[in-house]
Amino acid sequence: MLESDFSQRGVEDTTLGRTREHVRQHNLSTILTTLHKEGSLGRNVLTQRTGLNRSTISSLVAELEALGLVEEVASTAPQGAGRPTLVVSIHDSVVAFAVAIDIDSIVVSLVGLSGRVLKTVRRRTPDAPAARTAIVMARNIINELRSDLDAGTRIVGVGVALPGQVSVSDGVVSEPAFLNWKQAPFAQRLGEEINLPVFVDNDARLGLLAEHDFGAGKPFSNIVYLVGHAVGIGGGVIEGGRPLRGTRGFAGELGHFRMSPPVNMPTAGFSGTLSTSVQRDDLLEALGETTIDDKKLEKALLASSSARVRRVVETQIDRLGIALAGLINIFNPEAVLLAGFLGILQALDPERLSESVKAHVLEQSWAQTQILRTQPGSDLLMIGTSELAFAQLLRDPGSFAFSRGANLKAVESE
Amino acid sequence: MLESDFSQRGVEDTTLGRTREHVRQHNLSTILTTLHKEGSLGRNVLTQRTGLNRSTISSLVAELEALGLVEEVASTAPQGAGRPTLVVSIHDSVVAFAVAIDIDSIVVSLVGLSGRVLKTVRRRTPDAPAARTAIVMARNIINELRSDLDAGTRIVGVGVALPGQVSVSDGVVSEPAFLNWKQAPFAQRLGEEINLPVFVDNDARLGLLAEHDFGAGKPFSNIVYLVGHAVGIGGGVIEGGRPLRGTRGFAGELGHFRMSPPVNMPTAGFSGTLSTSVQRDDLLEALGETTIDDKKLEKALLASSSARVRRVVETQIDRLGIALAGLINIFNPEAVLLAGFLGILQALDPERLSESVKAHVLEQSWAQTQILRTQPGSDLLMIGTSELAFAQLLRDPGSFAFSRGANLKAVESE
DNA sequence: CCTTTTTGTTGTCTATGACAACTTATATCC
DNA sequence: GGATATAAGTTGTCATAGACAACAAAAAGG
Repeated sequence: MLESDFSQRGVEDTTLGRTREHVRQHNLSTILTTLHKEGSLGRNVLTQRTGLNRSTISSLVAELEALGLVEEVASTAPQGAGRPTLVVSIHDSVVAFAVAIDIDSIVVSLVGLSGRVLKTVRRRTPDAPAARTAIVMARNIINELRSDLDAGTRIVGVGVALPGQVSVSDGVVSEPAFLNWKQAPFAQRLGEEINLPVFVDNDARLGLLAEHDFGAGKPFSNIVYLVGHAVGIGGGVIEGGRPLRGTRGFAGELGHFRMSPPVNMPTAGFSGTLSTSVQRDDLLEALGETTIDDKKLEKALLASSSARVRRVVETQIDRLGIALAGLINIFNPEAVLLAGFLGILQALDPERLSESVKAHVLEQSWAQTQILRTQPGSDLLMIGTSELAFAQLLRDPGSFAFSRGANLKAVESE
Repeated sequence: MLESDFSQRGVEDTTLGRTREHVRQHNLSTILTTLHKEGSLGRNVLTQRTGLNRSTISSLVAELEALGLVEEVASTAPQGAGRPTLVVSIHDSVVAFAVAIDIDSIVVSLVGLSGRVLKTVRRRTPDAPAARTAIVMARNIINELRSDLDAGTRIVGVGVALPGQVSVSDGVVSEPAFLNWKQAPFAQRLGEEINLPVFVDNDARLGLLAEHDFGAGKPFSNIVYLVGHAVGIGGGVIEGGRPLRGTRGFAGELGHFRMSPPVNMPTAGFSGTLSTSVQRDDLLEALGETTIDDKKLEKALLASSSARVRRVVETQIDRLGIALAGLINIFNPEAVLLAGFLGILQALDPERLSESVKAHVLEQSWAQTQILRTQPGSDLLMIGTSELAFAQLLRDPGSFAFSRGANLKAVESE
């Protein structure tokens, strides 16, 4: 099953006329989405938030309850005088699978509609997996998790986070940065294997999506996001509350942001793109390490007193600042979010990064921009990936067709 | 009168609940906007376009007619068998003023709700005008035009296009590229003078908006736009059908796009940006000219057989290509629109420009991108500017309060 | 235990788009 | 030129979703 209706949040065909049913759909969607993003809320909060009448909320919540999407429980914490409000919570009997494929591992999470990660399976791969290998491994893990599910559990689908360029319209992986796949119709193949709707997107965009909905980016609607991987740098942009996509979904690949002219122009210093100018491996090399994770890398950098390490760090911070300045000039964001080893760089010397940006940015564009680091080591990428699969349900809760949890066609046929 | 509710097309607070009246508002808005963008349409076309029932269209059109916004006329051209359809047209008794302030002139147009430019007054200024001068001149021209209006004419407001950074939230001009104004509260001042709502925005963004709605950009919803001025290069981006704005409205200033690494020497202005790398003056210099308009410049470039001119043109095309490649990597647009002298460069040698882009772009991002030139010498900037003032009316036709055409408070007090 | 306060429920009302039957107006065919 | 076919506008009825108001319920506080 390949789904072509991807998570185009906020993209509505405004030329269309709206009917009464659209109102209902919109309001159901609003309530479910609000609960999804903010957790359990009292009915009173929902009335305030939506501006709808109490009776309307009552009717809408009842409908969502009938759909088996939410449940109402008596509030535990007392809230002062008056009749206590009922708290509306999202059922985690509705789930999605999130698959993240990385250079050395495949991770599959089971994520509930509440946005909680219920289970995670990480399986290492000997090398960067070929497309076929990745599909088979993902299928196997999903089927294992699937067979453990309660009978009543309903699955909305599978979201997949891939590094590199992913064509969102047809789920074809065009140029995966680390995996060396070429035009792999990943979504379709995996969909056929597991008989579930599969949605594919760029991992950086999904990470950003999760940061925007649940993480450090929550307060902002204009964000520039950069994530430093073991190899390469991914990026994404939120503009006006919506992710930048471009025609085929290739927009916002900020790792390719050019920092020096490719040819024929006077270079002064370094050359290449952000990905080639700021590399995690250079930090490892300066430290004399080969392979360590971000947590250890940060510790090592903090502990090190080597002049060489300091020089490398400073160079990278300066370069990062120049790139950020260019991006801030273009996007005028409220916040810049740095993840992965770029977050470490920022944490090591926020002042220096700030100064480097300041030296190369348009004053006005920069005036209200904050540079923030994301919370390291969180589940947010998996949550963002599951959002891909939840999107349709959240957009139109009334008419969504689930896949059955127990019906393990793929397992049976193995 | 300063208006803080600017043209945030497509930005809806989706967390809000919708009621029945919103449906009506949406549908009225849809019909009026469709007519505004596409001109007179038959009622049958409206039904197809909106998907609404004939009877509903009837009711909606009747309401718009009662509001004095549209009129129905019998179709002139016969359309085959069957009862002829009534054509719905927009009244041009609803108007806006569009003001464009340039380095050597101030232009004010009277634009009808149909999107037609009804009158234009261009007044040269001895030098780049100071903010006060510009306000006084704009006020005077507006008042002249205003006193000529029919009694029944209703004015929605004034849109102003300014070069450089404009803070859309409060109408303060932060860093006007050519005018050397500093933090001028332009919108407020002009609003006080003429007692009309005033909306200010960056001229490049408004040019792009018009290209998107009425010009070469109509078929696309992801556009990168660059306009070459006499001095400097402006830019804008349409992403997912909406203009890029950023936090304060400074996003999309692509003229500052960096093409070579910043030298640590503090030069006056930025070195190595698109604006400084591709300059109209260099073309003039090579031609041995001093001041000519774009039309003559194009002729002269086409006629010239000088090797020096060719070299300059080729260099500029190559550099433009590099910049475009960088922007295409970031935005993955459907189309790149080039206006002003950049359009001339493209027309001179589309192949070369294409090759230059191709050499530096990510293959996948570029695969479906077209490079187009805008129609030179059109009224589109003024139309785009008027859109600023029309936006509110188009968004909620039912509850819009007009300013009276005849009530010339400002004129009387002179 | 009664009052106060807040919240949920129920029944009625209104507005809006859908639908279907009817009317109108033109083109075409004989 | 009149009958017929075709397309489009009009009108009245219907269904539905949210607003509103009155009422009931469930605590907290005296």
